[in-house]
Amino acid sequence: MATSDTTAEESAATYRAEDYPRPSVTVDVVILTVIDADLRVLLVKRGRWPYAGHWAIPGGFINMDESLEAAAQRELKEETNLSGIYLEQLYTFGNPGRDPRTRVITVVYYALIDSALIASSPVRAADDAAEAAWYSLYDLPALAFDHDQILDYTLQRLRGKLEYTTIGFQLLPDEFTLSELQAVYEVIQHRRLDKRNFRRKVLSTNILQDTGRTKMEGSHRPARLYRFDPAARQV
Amino acid sequence: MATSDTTAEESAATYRAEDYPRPSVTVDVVILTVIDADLRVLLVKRGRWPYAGHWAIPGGFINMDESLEAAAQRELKEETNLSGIYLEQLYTFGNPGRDPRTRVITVVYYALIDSALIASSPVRAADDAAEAAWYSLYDLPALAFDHDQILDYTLQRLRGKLEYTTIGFQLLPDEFTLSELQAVYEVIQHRRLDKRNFRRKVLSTNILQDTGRTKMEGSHRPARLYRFDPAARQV
DNA sequence: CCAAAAGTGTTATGCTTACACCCATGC
DNA sequence: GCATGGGTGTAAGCATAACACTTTTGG
Repeated sequence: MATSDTTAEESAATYRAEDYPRPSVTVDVVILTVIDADLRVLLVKRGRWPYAGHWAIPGGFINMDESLEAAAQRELKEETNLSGIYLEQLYTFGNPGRDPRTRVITVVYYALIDSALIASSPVRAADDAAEAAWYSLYDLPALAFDHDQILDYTLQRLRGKLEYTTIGFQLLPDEFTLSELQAVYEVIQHRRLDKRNFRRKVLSTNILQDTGRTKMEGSHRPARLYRFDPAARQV
Repeated sequence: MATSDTTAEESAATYRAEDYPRPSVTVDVVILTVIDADLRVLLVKRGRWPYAGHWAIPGGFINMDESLEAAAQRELKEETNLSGIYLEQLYTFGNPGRDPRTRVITVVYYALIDSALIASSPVRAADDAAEAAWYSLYDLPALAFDHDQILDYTLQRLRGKLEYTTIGFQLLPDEFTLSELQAVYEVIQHRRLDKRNFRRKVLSTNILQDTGRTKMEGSHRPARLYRFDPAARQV
C-alpha cells in the first residue's frame, strides 16, 4: 500500500506527513543457529529500563533510505559481523503498550546461520558493551517486551516452512553429511526421525548432489558429503 | 521489537522518540470475497497524484492507541460497514520509494468475507466520494504503488493456508452446501476438483456437521446444508 | 577386537487420484 | 419426461512409517 492512504488521504485536501500520528518503527532480528544439537537464538541483555536485566532480541531503528530487509541485514551484521545470510520477514508486532516508553511498531525478521560461521566470527555485542549470548529456544531466560511471543511464533513458522521448503539447508555449511542434515530437522521438529526413512525421502527429491568426498571425523566410518542443488524443489 | 532498541537505544545515553527517523505507517486491507464463482478484491480508485486514476487497496493511518489489527478492522468497517470479519496479517511492505511522497511502511492485512454479507451491506467508498469496486483477482486493472505485488502475495498465502487450515469457511455463510464449499476451493486454487474425492476428504475430517436441512434452489435435487464445527482441525 | 557412527531394504498401511452412473427436484 | 445439479464406490499407485543388521573407520 504504499500508503493506501487512499482513505485517509483522499479525504484530506492536502497531504502532509506530519499531520498523521507517527509511531516509532524498528526492525528486530531473531538470529538462529544450531549449536551442539540444540536450536539457539542470539539474545542481548538489557542494561536499562524498561526490562533492565532481561534478555531481548536484537534490533534497531530503520534508516529513512533503507529497505526493511536492508535494515535487518545491517542489524545482523552489527551483531554477528556476518553478511549475505538467509533472512525472512516473520511478522509485525505493534500493540500499543508493548513498549512502556512510546508506541513502537516492530517488523521482525529471522535469520538462519550455519554455526560454523559463528566460530570464525564471534559474537560481539554490537557497538555497545551489552552482553550477548546464544540461548536454547527450548530453555529461555526472562525476556523483555513481548519477545517470548515473538520467539514462539518464530519456532512455529520455522517448523511450518521446514516441511515444504529447503530452508533447513540454511543452517548448514555448503557441504554436509546426511546425519548433520537430519540433526537439523530433529532439533527444529524436536523429535527423533528414522534414519532410513529420512535418507530415502531427502534423496528422492534430487536436491542433493553427492560431492564424492567424505567427512572423516572421529573413529568410525566416514560420511559422504553432499551439496545442496539450488536448482530444485522441496524437501 | 518493542523497541529492540536494544542496540540503538542502549548506546544512546537517553531515549527520545523524536531523535529517530520516523516513517509514516499505514495499514492496508485486502478485502476478498467470492462472487459469481470468481475471487474478487475490493479496490478504490485514486483521485489524485500519485497514481491518479489507478486502483488501490484501501488503507489508512494507524491511530496511536489502537493495535494494528484494530486499525485493519476499522478500515474494513469504513469500506464495507462490516465488523467481526476474519482478518489476518499478510506482510509488511516498506521499500523506500514505493510511495513517491514520503517513506511509507504499510502493514497489510487480508480479510475474507461471505459475499452474502456484501449484498446486505453494500460497498460505500468510505467517508469520501471515491469510487470502489470488486475486481477479479484474475483480471486486475492498473494498480497504484506496489499493490500488484501485494495481491500476488495475498493469493499465494491464501492458497497455502487453504491446504492446512479451515480458512476457506470464512468465505461462506454459516450454513452451506458441499458444492458451494468446493467452488470456494476451486476458485482459490484456480482448477477443477473431483467431486467425489473432495467430498470424501472434507467429510473425513469431521469438521462438518450435517444440519439435517437442505437448500432448495433451482429445478434439481436439493443439497444438504452443513455447518462448520469450530471444535476441529484441518481441511 | 571394540566402539562409534554410516549406510542399507522390505513390508503394511493410509492417502491420493482417476473414473461414471443414478437420484431428486421443478417445469 | 427432460434438464439440472446432488449424491455415491472402487481400484491402482504412491507416500509414509515401522523395523535391525552390516560396514568402515580409529584406537
